[in-house]
Amino acid sequence: MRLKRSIMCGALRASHTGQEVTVCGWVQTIREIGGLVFIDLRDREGTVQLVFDKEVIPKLHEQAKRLAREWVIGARGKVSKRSERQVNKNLPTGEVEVIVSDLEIHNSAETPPIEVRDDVEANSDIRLTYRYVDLRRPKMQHIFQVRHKLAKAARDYFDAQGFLEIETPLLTKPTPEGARDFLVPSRHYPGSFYALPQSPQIFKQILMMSGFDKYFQIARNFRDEDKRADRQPEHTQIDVELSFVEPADVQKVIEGLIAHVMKAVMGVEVKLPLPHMSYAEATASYGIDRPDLRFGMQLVDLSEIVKDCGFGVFADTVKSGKAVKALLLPGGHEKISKGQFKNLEADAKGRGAKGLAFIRYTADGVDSPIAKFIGEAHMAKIKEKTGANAGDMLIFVADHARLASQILGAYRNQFGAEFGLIQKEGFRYLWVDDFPQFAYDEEKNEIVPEHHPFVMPKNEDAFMAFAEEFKRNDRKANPRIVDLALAVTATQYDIIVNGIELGSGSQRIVKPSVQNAMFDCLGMTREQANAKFGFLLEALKYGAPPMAGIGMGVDRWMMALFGIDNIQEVVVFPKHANARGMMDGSPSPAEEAQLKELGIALREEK
RNA sequence: GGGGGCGUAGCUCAAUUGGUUAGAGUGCCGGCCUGUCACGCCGGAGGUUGCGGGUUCAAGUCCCGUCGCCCUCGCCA
Repeated sequence: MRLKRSIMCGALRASHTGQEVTVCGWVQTIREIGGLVFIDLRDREGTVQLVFDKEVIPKLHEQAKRLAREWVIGARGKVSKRSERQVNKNLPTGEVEVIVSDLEIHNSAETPPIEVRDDVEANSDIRLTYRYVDLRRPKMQHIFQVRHKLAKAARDYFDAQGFLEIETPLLTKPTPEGARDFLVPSRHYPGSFYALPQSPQIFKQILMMSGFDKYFQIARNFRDEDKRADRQPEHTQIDVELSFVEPADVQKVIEGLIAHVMKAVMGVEVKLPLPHMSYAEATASYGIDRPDLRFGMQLVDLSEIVKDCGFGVFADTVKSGKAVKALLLPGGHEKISKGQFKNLEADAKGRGAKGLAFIRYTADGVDSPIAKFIGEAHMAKIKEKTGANAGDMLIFVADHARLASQILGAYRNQFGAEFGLIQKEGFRYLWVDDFPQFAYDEEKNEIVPEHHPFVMPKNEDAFMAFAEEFKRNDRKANPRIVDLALAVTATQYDIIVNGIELGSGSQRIVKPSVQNAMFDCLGMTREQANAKFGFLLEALKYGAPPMAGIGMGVDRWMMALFGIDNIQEVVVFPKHANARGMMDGSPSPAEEAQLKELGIALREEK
């Protein structure tokens, strides 16, 4: 390399005027005007205009004419202040230009399949295949610069708080998160497999038992589950664990982290402490355990009002212990056409509801097929309770409270996005806590876990009572047992921002007796538990401190910071919907010799 | 595995609801231009309409199959 870079293209300002500089980068555009050639040269900090004048150095001008987009060059020259008329106000470097006196061409480039411009959005398949071109776009460069800042800010913060960054293994035993594992075959032990960690959960707990006291790690987690807009088979977590603490202590640390990161990365002040909401309130009022607080439209429970109204469907639903819930969409009468409502209803049925009911509030009254059954007195109460006005639309689901809330919660989010009801500016962080420890699966008639098996119940006594009863009844669910199980609250807490679940943590079980009781409740025999987590149970015997922690999803945090709804935008080399790496073509078949070494024979596809 | 959307020039999209030779913008190639900066002007090349089959006098358009990408349910922090 003949020309050594002295400054970044995007860094040049009027203050550099007169200096001799060397810049390197990719050719963004070429503009040839008679005997002048202008080239915008781009690096990660921005672009600057290079000038080649035929009358000054004819040979250079000739060379410059032959350049093309995305060629990689170095250029040496004098920084010249542009005249008043020539300033480009759209560019940070627009007050100056480099009058080139020497040029080095590092590489030519074929015309790229996509243009390197922020205002050209190509399809995701081509963007992922030619990711290195896509990533040159200023928008993408910015995202990953911010991602770096986020990680740096987090490290600075934890360091200042006395945390140690400690790496845990990637080749491990399966972890208890419940998702499908990625397996890595062992050469030394044919037939045995490592699992890539779904999280460093067990290892960080053992680090606490090892006396490290405050741990964090920016860790990659792997889950072999189908992709979604906010999921990748591998994602990054800021993983945290502390000894001798309770949930409130962890939350305080994380609130400090959020405030620090938001300030350092976004220049945003976050007011502390963050608000809390119970799981029960979140699901009842927002129909989801990660409420987006950037807009209102809470769900309303009308069960009390309609339980004795004349509309049989509503009244009977309430009498059978279920609920009638409603969502008020302001201006919904105009916004939701008859056809759209039919689609909604079909969707609701797909989610398990019997149907949807509605009341449209018009200028002269109501438009609703159920109004005549409900009766005027009850209609008035509904209007009062929901605060409906002319032009609004009320949508009802009558079903299990949970299902009704779920469906209306989904519509709340859908309407919020579709009708621009969401306040785009700002970040609404909150904690959701008091999650149930268990759920009841009606179909299987089973008590099922809501979390991984190391989450400490909030009310240990209630848990142990349930565990005893459960064991005595030979681990069969019956109404009494179900009630006992559902009464157990977990120490689980989630941190939410703008409807995105950023992180999740809990107090950990550290008493062997409680841990064993938990395995019992999850239908895991002592042998099974030992086979899977024996090393953790063994470690618990030798002195485990009280501990709690959390894992914060870096990718999702990035999505929230940018208001991006696709995780692929914030991951440099993401996998596509069926987990293929489109650029490298992974996964790919293994060599026969490799398989043989691993003791693996492939089964014929049927 | 189920459901939905999309697939037309390198890229982003049109194409009268089945009707002439599939268009536009941008990019690309060539030419002109000494203050452009999304430069401008002139000219040009570029198409197996994802692929395969079918219906029809006629298919980008309708039908069947298949492949690919995105979303979603199941699954999963």
